[in-house]
Amino acid sequence: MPASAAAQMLAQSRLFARLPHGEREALAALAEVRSFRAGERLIERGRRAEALFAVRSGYVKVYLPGATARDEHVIDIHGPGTLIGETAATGVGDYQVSAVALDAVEALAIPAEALNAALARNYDVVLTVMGAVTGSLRGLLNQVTELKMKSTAQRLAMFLVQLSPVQEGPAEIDLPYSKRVVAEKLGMTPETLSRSIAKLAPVGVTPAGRDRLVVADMDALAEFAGFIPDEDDDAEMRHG
Amino acid sequence: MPASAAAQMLAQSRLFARLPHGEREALAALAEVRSFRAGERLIERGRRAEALFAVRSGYVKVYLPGATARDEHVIDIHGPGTLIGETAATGVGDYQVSAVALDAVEALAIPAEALNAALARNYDVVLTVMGAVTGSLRGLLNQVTELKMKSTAQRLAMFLVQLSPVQEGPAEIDLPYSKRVVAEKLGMTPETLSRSIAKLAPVGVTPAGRDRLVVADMDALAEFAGFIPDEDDDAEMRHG
DNA sequence: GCCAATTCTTGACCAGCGTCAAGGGACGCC
DNA sequence: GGCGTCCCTTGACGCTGGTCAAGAATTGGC
Repeated sequence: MPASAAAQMLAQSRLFARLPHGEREALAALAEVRSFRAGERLIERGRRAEALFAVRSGYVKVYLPGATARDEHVIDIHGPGTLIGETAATGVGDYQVSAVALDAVEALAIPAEALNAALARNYDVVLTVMGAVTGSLRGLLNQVTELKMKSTAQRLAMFLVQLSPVQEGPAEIDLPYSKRVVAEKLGMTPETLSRSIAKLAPVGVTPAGRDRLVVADMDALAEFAGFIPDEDDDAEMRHG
Repeated sequence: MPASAAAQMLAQSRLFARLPHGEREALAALAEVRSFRAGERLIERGRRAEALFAVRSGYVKVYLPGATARDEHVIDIHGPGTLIGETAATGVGDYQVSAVALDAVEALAIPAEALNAALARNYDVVLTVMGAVTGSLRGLLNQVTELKMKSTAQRLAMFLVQLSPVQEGPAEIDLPYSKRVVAEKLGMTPETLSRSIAKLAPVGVTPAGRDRLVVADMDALAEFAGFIPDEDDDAEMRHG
């Protein structure tokens, strides 16, 4: 029965877990589990927001479409446990972005009316949704600054640091999706991603198979990611 | 008396104007009018959010500080009628950004506790604040894509279009602040801004005095701003 | 097991923008 | 009114990353 599956999803969601039981059940009763195949669109920029999606499995590309495929800009790749369309689904609004499934995706669709009713009824829901919204705002903030202030290799390094299961010492990192998609997420071309990986070799990053990277020392990688190359450290070279 | 001044400010604010009288009065009673001189900081990234600011007069630079002045990134320049610190002041939170007055600034400070109490009490306040938050989210979204997808000249053109009092035909546009600040807002250096202005000459933009630009045809400018130079129009040159 | 299609890599080239440096023009102070 | 300071402009140059193109490696179909 779909209702209980929805309730289970909501309970497992990091965001909705805090909600009181009754409110979660009420939302779950109106929510619907939906499946998408690779290439199917979940939401489309400019259309009236009908639902908020909570990704359960698979990956979803969130992007701003352009006139041509080349002009589109990828905002983020959303994996399990994330929300899509949260800003539009609160209040009256149109979707600000488009989203397409990269592989088989299962998501919980919470109708906008149900969400808005819950918002008006229960302040906990307000806090929950506002948390989600400010979270994505923070993500965008990071993206803006990273685009301006970091090199491609540094953005890749930061991506790996966030992805790694361990934060110090050696690590093996599996890319969650193809390199082409990684490149899109990081706002660069596949060619540049290849070269960026090569640039990380001096920091101790070596490819190991198609979608796995071995990092000798996560601390070194993290330092590289945050380090802005003012290159006064090159002083070593001058007196070397 | 400060309370009535605050109430007046709130009533004139585009965002708070919709609130019922009682709620506005309640907020105004707890709010405070504050003045800042050029260079004074309104909020500082990482510090606990104490208040939401509504800018009344003057301009405020909102930015992410870096290790050095060079590393800082300007998010936006806020003028009268805009909010600052809205995301942090809702719920528990630290300021995500810093903000500094560019000239003499007068702003209304609404304490975080007062705001949160109002949020919990009145759903209209929720809608109001959420509207502000999604608004800044939309702005960031635009910024991300413009950084990636548009040239410096196009970003300048878009800025001028937004600034212009008229949207078609000829127009005279006064820059609201110095070119150095304009360059910061547009995410480029002053040198590049100079060159970008020169690049707009073919579209009919000519400087007229230190901080004024004359545009021959706003439609042409707007088209230039949105147009992605795939340059298939250069075909003219080939068969010319 | 072989071939086609896709993904990834590598190289050569080029455009855009930041940087450094120098010069011109406007405003304010005395 | 003269002069210093700051803002803006202009030029030369280099680095980063996108583009085009070709080749290597991996996958999937039959």
